[in-house]
Amino acid sequence: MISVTPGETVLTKEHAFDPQKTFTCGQCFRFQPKAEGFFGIAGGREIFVSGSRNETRLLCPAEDFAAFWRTYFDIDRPYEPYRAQIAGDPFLKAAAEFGDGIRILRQEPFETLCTFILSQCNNIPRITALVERLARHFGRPTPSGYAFPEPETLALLSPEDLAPVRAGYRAPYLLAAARAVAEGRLDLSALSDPSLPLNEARARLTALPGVGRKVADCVLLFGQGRWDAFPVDVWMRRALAQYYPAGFQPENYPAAAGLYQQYMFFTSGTSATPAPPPEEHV
DNA sequence: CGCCAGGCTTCTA
DNA sequence: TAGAAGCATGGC
Repeated sequence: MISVTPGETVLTKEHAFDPQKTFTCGQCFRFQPKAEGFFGIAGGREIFVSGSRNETRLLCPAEDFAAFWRTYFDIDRPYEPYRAQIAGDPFLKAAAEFGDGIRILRQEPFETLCTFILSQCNNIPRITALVERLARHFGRPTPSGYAFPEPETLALLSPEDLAPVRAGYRAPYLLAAARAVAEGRLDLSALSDPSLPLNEARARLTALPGVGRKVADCVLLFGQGRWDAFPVDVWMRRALAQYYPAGFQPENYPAAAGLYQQYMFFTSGTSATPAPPPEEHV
């Protein structure tokens, strides 16, 4: 059920939206814990999300919910059908149980591209700080913060302009991505078209400098709603090596591999399952 | 001080 | 086609 009043929208248990899990599972970087909930900015809009899996409270104008957040939180996609398919896989079943309440966000594609370019060889607190500085320096002000910058804004910057962000060697990658988007050489919105094969969507992203398979899959999953994308980072590689000695085939789950990835990643990152060995040599 | 963090590019065999 | 170094920055 969705009950909407002018300033607040309340979701109930069939939406399975756990703010804590959703905002801390590593898919996004602009929702900060604040007063028993999370404050976030996306699409130039502000929102405060609180409550729990079975009753999630969204503080925002009703028109913003209808026009933006409903899509951003992918509210109308039920998760049960995808969760019901994994009964035969013990690790996945446990991970899905533990990660119940995670919702895969549909973040803005350009912001997602930038944040995951910045994520490489980095850690979450520092990624968060980098993104925050980027917004503060180059984003449009909102009532109590800053929107993520537009590609057209970043495209005009020089590496020196970007110096205060302290993105290190990732700065030129960021500028190249902004220019590709601003100049129309890369149409991010086209990547969410389901008729575009996953490999083709990946190829368009990895054509950018500093964007490889992992970042591309993150952009497609967290920014395009492409659940066929399955990002594999160092943590996922360890978990997969430990629990799937014969290999895990995301292609077997073209409709939900990305959701399963988040369950696995969330689980491996929070030690709900035995800690993976330092590194596997396969 | 040295090592490493949610990768990627480049260079080497 | 696989493996290793180097990459800027900051935390430990």
